[in-house]
Amino acid sequence: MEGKREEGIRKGPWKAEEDEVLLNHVKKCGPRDWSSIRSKGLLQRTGKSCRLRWVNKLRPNLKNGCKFSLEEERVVIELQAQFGNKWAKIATHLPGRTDNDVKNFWSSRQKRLARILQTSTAAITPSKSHKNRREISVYHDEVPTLEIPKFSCSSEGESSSQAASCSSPCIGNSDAIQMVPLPDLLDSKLLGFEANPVQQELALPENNLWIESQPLIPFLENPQPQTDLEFSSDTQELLKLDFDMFTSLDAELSKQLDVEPPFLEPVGSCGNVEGEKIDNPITPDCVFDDFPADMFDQIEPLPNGSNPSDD
DNA sequence: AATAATACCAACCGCTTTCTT
DNA sequence: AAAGAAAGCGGTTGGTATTAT
Repeated sequence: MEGKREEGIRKGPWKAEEDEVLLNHVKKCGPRDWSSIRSKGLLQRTGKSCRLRWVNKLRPNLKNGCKFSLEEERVVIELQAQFGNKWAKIATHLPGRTDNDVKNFWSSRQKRLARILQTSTAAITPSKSHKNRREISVYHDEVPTLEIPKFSCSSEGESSSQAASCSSPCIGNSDAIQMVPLPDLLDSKLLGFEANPVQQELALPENNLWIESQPLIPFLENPQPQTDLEFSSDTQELLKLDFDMFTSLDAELSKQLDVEPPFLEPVGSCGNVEGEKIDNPITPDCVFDDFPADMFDQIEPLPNGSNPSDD
């Protein structure tokens, strides 16, 4: 399989001797001229590979083999919401962490959360009664594609990540409503899902009539089931972290945008039924209670040019 | 104890951006 | 200004370790 055209190029795990050579090179020349390492015959590695090795493993002051602290996790969540998947940028705020570290951390976290949601939603039998529902069985195979209304702020043409950080979904200001797939919102505010190709396809049908084409997640179709969801304490901890971030970001955005009610009431407002106060602390599943069941009745098609997934 | 599932990590690949000539 | 090289970045893959069944 190894192409012969790249003869002499070593790949795979680095040996200690190679590291030593690389370190010596950096001592002499500094962290640059990576290509010269090979051209001088010091190592049979590409400059690219050398640079990566240095950046990710050999650089001084790296926190190798050290798990992300809670504080680091918070920073990542916040900055990811702010910048999107700009791992290098995020990593600059985390001393001793590389973009690869952040990326890997985020990726595992996404998987973990996706699995949690998946198992949770899989346990829920979707109602067949919703008029807009399509028979698409993505629930059990993919991260659920939940939509919530997204209320854009004044600026247009933002990237998805920017839009996410900019949008404060304040119910009541309905003039700029557009739909955003669950992953988009969760990505920036709660869970960090990146819409995968399948979801993107589902989320952005050709005619942009989102609601006609998107599967609705069971939460919206069946108001009860979340009471059946059970999260382990670890999971609760994990989700609470996101949720705290969500609420604090929301508060901050409300402040910045000078809008009144936060999207998420802190406590006791999870139930949408009027007069029904649930005296529960915030739980991840109560997020979904905040989506009115009839919100889909107000959906408008997106204008053709606006693709929220655009970079 | 064996196996499967999951988490974590290191490295590669392809694309984009920046620098140099 | 243009072209090529180098560096940077994000996505993906594959291997190993750990945990659950």
